Amino acid sequence: MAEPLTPRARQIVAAARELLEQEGAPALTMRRLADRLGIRAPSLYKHLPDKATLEGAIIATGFEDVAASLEAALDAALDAGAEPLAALAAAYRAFALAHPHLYRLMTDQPLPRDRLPAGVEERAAAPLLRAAGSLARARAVWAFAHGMVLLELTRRFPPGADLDAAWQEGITAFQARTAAHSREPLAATRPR
Amino acid sequence: MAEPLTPRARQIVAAARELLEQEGAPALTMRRLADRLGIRAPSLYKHLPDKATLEGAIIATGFEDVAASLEAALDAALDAGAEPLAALAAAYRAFALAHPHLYRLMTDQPLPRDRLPAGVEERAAAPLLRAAGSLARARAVWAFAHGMVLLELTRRFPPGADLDAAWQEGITAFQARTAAHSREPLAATRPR
DNA sequence: GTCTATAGTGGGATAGAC
DNA sequence: GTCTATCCCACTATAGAC
Repeated sequence: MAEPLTPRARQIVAAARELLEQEGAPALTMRRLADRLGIRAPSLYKHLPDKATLEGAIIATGFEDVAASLEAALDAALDAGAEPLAALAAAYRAFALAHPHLYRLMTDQPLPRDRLPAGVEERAAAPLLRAAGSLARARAVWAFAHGMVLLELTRRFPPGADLDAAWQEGITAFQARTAAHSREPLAATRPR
Repeated sequence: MAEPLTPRARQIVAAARELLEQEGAPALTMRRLADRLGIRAPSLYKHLPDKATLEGAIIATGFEDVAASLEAALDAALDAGAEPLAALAAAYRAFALAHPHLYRLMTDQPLPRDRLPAGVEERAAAPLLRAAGSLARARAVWAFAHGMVLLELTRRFPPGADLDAAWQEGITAFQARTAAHSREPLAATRPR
């Protein structure tokens, strides 16, 4: 799954991600992408078989970025003795707000797992799984963060709503149940 | 906001919602809708000014339905002495799973508040606000439920993941913080 | 690796006759 | 209230020359 891309194809994917991030999903068309590269749309097909492959490649770069960001946040929290769950939530939120269109492309649809490099999904999930202490709790925390981020991105909360307070409320609720059994195991299993 | 619709327009909206629910958002085109009604697409414009109005009207019916469902769930839980938060979460999840395409239309975009009847948004939010006891907690619980539902609809959890366990985990986390001060006030302020 | 030309499909919406 | 005819737009993708 996910054949390696040629260098030229990687340039195209990078330009496509830029276009997506700057102008949103509807702007990500083969024509607009070609314009940005100074070529014609049909030329793209010499490098990428179709648009789905292009989107899959963009999503893959997004997963790599979010994984790196969450890993860094967890490591920093552990080093500083801070709350891991709060640190991960802050990093997750920051990523989504910094890359709203990318975040939505990554989450709006079933994951095209056959177009992603092996292991990226697991790597992105690993920090939260370690911090939450159980699979069910990690999934619940993820859902909370995903919901908060989407409601924020789609501006569903009333204007002026105190989103920080809502984040805090959720993090605290999950921390209360996580603290007891996660502190020691976390430090013990911390690989790097 | 939201001029009243003619009877014929309401029929069209009902057909549009059916089409959306059965075939998904991409199938909701003026042509497909006209087919379903046995007329030609241009005729629709005699009854509705544009597609955005149509979508707004569909969304409005969805809000009315979800509000009724949450109100019923809360009342039933209070009558039975059951956990209000768990009952609301179950009703919310059931609505989303029963109407996945409608749910996504209702939540994928900023709310077109100027196309909705006044008060529907507040009415849909009221049961959770009462059960959660505070604005911040209600928002956090809503985000959790929204995230769970979307992750479930987009099949983002690994196949075979125990979603009931994740729901339970989140509900329990929020209940622990809600129980203390919500029981009495809830019963006291219960209007009907 | 890029081009031109083009096929094929689909969309929202309007004008004006009946 | 419905129709036909039509506009104008946009998209993905292919064929084949250079």
